[in-house]
Amino acid sequence: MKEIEKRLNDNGVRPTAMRILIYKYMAEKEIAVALTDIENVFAKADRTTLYRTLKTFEQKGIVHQIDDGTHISKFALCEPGCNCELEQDLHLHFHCTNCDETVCLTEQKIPHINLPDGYVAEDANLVLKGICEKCSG
Amino acid sequence: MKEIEKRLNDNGVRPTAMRILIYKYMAEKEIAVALTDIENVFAKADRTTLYRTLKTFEQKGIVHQIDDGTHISKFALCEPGCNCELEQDLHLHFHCTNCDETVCLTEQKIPHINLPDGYVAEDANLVLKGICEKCSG
DNA sequence: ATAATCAATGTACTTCCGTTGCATACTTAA
DNA sequence: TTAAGTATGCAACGGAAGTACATTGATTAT
Repeated sequence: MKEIEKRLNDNGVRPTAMRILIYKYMAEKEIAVALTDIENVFAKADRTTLYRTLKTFEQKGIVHQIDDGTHISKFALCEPGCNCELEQDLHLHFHCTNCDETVCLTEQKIPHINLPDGYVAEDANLVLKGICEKCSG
Repeated sequence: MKEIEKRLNDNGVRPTAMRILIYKYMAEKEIAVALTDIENVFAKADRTTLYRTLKTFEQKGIVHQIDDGTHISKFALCEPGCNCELEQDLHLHFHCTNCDETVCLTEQKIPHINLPDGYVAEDANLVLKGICEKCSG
């Protein structure tokens, strides 16, 4: 688990026990997680700590926030090397309306869009909804 | 204002005074509106009525709901002829991080995306964030 | 080693939005 | 005109995000 500590350190986050656990949990899970999910898993820890851990991770470019249309913020680990604090890694997200899970499709990039004059895009968020691989099988 | 009444009737919504007012308000405003916005404008009316009016409009294909990443649902009138109760009109939305307003860019359609095997998309939501026309001028 | 300093965690509370249940007014059809 | 259905109002609930303050824990300098 030294890798996790290194990853956190490299991103300027002190590797506390709690943070390592949360990182580990997110690494094992392949889907985006909500604060509530983490709360349920780490029931003994305080909500606020978990909340702030996610915020810190986000600020330091360890996770990115996903808005999948459920009005609940979800988070997923960034790919190693992704600089989404600086420039967005514009992959898309898929939200399954059957199992209610959201996954990163890191291979599928958001295509460039021509905007009308005067509009300057700095970030993009594309969520497809439908049936995921697991549920369609 | 007979046009509004007709529009509501055609979509199976009884054109009450309140509903006509709300429709009118949304038609005049060019940006997507949140429930809170409407609440502020029609302060004497009850929140629930306004809430349910939006829900009804949405069900009947008069407005569509927009999730611009602010965690607040916004609504905008559908284009006449858009059948988004049935199949999504896949235009994109632009959220200005300066003035915090969200607009429909009905001309800009969401491009088709090739998904990995097993994924079946039924809906798509693309929100670009940045500086809008008004704020960049 | 100890004090001083800064970061991380815990406790409690607040606010905002979405939503629902039930009562009342209004409108339409029998 | 009565009955049925629809729209509105009132009240309350629940979930999620966020904040203020106290406390613990870790790090640095003396």
